[in-house]
Amino acid sequence: MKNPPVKPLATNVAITLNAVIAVTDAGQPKVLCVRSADHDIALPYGPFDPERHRTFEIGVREWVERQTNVSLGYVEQLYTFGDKGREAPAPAQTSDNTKRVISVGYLALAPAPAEILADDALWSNWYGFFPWEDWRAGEPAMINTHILPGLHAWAARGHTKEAREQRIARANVAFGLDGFGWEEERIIDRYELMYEAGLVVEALRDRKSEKPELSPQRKPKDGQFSLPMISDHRRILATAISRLRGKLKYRPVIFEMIGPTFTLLQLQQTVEAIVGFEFHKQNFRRSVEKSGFVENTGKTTSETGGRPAALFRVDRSGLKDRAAAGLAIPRMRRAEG
Amino acid sequence: MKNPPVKPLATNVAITLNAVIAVTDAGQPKVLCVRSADHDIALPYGPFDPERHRTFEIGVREWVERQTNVSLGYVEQLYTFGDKGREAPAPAQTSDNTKRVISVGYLALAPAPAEILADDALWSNWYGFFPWEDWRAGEPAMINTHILPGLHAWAARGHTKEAREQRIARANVAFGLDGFGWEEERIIDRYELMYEAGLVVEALRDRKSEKPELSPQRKPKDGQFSLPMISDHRRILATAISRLRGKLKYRPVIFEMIGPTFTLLQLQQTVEAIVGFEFHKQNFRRSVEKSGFVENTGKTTSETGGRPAALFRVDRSGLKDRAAAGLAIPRMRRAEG
DNA sequence: CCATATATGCTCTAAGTGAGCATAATTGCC
DNA sequence: GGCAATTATGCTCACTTAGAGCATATATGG
Repeated sequence: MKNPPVKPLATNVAITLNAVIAVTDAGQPKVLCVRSADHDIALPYGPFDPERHRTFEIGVREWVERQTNVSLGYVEQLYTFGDKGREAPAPAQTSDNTKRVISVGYLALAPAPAEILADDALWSNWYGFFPWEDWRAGEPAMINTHILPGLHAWAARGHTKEAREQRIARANVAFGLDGFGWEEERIIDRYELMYEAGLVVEALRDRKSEKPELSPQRKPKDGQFSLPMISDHRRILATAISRLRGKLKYRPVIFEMIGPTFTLLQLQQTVEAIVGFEFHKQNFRRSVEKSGFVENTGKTTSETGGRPAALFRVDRSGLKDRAAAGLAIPRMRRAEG
Repeated sequence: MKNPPVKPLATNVAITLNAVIAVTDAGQPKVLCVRSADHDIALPYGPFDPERHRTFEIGVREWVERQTNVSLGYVEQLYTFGDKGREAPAPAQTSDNTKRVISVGYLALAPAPAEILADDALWSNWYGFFPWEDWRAGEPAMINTHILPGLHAWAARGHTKEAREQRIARANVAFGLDGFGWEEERIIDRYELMYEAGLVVEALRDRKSEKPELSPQRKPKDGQFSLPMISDHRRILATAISRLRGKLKYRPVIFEMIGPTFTLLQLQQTVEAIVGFEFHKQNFRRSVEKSGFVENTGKTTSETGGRPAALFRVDRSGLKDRAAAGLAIPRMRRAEG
């Protein structure tokens, strides 16, 4: 290998920063969204200005604070998206001189939805974009009525027997069927699978320019039951939720999303809102109290109805920067049947 | 928020792709390295050409295969690095017109070190760059002789009592002291901490242009015991190892790094090479056999010395795309004393 | 045949997890 | 005031996992 000097290749590239700003509010997980000119929904995004920002993270904080009045606490980089053909609603055969857009996604967490100044920004329940991900009230019906039939139809369209079996296997893993368990952080896999199978509108939109021969009856009707976003923003959101759901298990980031004092049920419901299913109350209490992350303030609140609940706060004594583990999140079990 | 159209900002940006190509060889973890013009060590890297490559991953595969003859199997994106001041050995006050370099890091895994065509590329044991990360033969002495004293000196230089305590706390978490356990995937935290504390030569190099007032006696002597890399490549490598060490726990990626058949001890030693410590043999066997990832071929090998060992292979039956979990990796326990 | 080395089987104990029963302390309503 | 409804909290039991170590098996090289 002739050591390749980084040739100052004439890069036709623009870097965009995308932020998924997540909070929980009244037991619902929400993300900050903005409306585009066409009233389509988008994640907040802005250009990265290499002249002004020493790091991406500084750039993200700067424009989010300037544009939305939301001050970011916890921030982490998610992923860098640069696939041609997925970045925009590209009108068919646009001039190829357009800049290639590379977007660096960031995840930010906050304890409560901040007051937003701008009038075209709003906090949206993220399950509006992924209704099949919320199992808190039981298995979402649409999985059996829409998604699985759609995936099976897609599998049947495979050209070889092997391809068809492979597709079925992927669906089983992603949706926790046939002996596999439902893994909440596979939300991105499920989304990508649905994209490939043409079950989300973005898929059709992105393909239009390339494969206009897609038959019309395959047109996904998911507008009926889930909200899309512009460009690849729903994909970025799925990546963010996936990361967050996974991270809860090994880092105590949940405390970035809850106020200074809370009851154990509030903490549990915050976690449940994120992971998308409910769990056994007493066992959750047991694991939280044992974890050492919280301490009882000695105060109680009756706001919850029923017997007053003890108020807890994050225990920053000694553990301070512990950051050593997350809360125990059980595996989801499907209801009997 | 006035929905910000992505203004085609005059981006002075070049995108570089970096690859950490990891294999295990004779019980040692190795990465593919190249030598720069100055004979410094670097990770393989190349420019991303937006005209030619639809995705980053395609770009990575393409130039790695072209330049090194190594064909990549498993590939995943790591992180995107864009901090000004860490990207290059920047001569003091270079003209600010230079392009900002953004590098997208990739991790690739292969089962064995491929024959390399280029003569300035080589497979290096990654612990040459991070000797404090290899505990297979016990705790590396340098931790107590060099690193901890250096971190404590750095902590003592904190300006406020709180800052000093915070630094101590960070060191304790990162290096598993004072009640915290050693967590192998914190390799990136340890490296970043050492960077901040000026214990790796890159730190000094990067600061030179900005803070030439750094007193000479603080100059890290780590050249004595660990190898640096150009630019921020050691940081990228640390990120890669961190990701890999963590990923082993929840995805069966280890089988990307081992041949078609293997004994259970070989499998164990492959894992140990990566995570950097040894574990209980019988328990490892038990968990692997129970995992369902492997099946006995019925054959044995005597190449291991002693009683012949059963040869196993990856079990792709049924589980096929399982990808559902990783191998059980125990926590490291420090020796008594 | 013995010493040595690796492979493999098995047991014991401690800790963790999933479920469910039982009791406690409020509020709202009669 | 007493009762029903509701949420909080304590505790037990069964079962699974994980950490350690003992014991036995099957090679190789004198």
